[in-house]
Amino acid sequence: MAKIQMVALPVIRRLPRYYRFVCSLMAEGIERISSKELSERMGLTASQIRQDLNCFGGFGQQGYGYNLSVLKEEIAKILNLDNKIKTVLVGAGNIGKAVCSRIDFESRGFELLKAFDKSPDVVGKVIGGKEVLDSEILNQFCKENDVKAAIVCVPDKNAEEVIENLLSLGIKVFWNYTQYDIALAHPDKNLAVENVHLNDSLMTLRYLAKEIEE
Amino acid sequence: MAKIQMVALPVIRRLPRYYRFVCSLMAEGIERISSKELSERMGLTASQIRQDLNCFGGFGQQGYGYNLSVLKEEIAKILNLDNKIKTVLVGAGNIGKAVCSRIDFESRGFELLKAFDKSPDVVGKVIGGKEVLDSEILNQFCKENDVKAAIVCVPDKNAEEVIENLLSLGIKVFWNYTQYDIALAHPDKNLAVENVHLNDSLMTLRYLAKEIEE
DNA sequence: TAGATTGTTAATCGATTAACAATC
DNA sequence: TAGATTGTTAATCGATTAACAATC
Repeated sequence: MAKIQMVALPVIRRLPRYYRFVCSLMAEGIERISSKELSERMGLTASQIRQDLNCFGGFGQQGYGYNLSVLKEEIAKILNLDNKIKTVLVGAGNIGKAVCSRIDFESRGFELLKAFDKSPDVVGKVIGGKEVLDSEILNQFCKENDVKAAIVCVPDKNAEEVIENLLSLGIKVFWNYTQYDIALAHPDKNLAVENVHLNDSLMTLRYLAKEIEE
Repeated sequence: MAKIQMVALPVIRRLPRYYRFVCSLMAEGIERISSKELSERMGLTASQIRQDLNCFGGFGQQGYGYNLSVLKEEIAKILNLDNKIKTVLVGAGNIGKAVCSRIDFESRGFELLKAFDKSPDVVGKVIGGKEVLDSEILNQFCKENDVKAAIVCVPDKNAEEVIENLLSLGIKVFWNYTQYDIALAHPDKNLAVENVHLNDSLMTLRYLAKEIEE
């Protein structure tokens, strides 16, 4: 499948935010918007909005602006939100539970099938509407159900082992809450990884807080 | 307090990762490292490492490299990790609980005092070693204890109200798990905000996953 | 048609990488 | 001293912003 042109990651990372604003404008009953007005509401430049959207084609109309329902549909198409990826969550501790119950996977293009944990304390329980199964049967489950993505919420000390096992099952899509650097460990493999580094975020905040102290 | 020179945010965001690698190398018993070797281990260029570190002064030594314990100390000093900010967590639902129990605030420059929630189901409980108090007494508590930072884990529908209240208490440092855009709502105020947009991260992953599908 | 606003190219700005003199 | 490696300047690369012709 030939890519016409690789779109830069900073552009991609802005798409979910565009999508959020578009949805909320539609909820307000607004039908169309100009890049200028959207830029003011979002706190960025009109030029950037037009550049970003034009990476994927011309969704707007000169003299009119952007139709919001077209825009919403187009962004959903770019992100592929309607095509659900079969997913498991590994590690049903505090973070795993929170992710399970708070995130609406369906509307983001993922189908969360089951959670897995090795602790007898949580196996058998239901978190966020998903059954927690024993890690013992994770491999079998993934093979039988053609699982394509994993959310990894295990403690850091188990991260490498768990992730390497998932890789051996052919899983290439990772929402990684651990500090194990999957892409760094496998530069050769073609993987899709999003790391959620909460600790790094908090440390960055500590720096920013220092800056506003007088 | 005159800033010699404003350091770019991308540099700051790399510091926690440097810190992590430095700590882990020290745990391996390594004492010094060259920018070249560190660059290979971290998957970036030696040039970038030297540039980044030199924003804050010369921690290295020609012909020798960087002493890891010096480096660790210097990064901790830059991030101000030893100076703990008094902090409250608001919203003791799933995410709040997970954050409370998983994050080591002390080692990241924060002192988490208490959690707050308005639901009688959780008020009085202890999460991650922190007592959950009734939101009714939040304002009083913040004033009495000179609270400087808040972790906001309330549902999106309550986000604006909760955050505006925290702002009115003089809180300027936010670790924000909601979708309310604090900086956008208060462009005039000098705030330190780190947003944790889990939904955006997941949608970005959906795009990246599309790219590796054949 | 005239006014508005996009799509797109060109200019600017900032961040990363390369190069090398300084120096341990 | 010679070798290694930093600190720092210059070159490159990429991302953002500005400008404007195209066009609805």
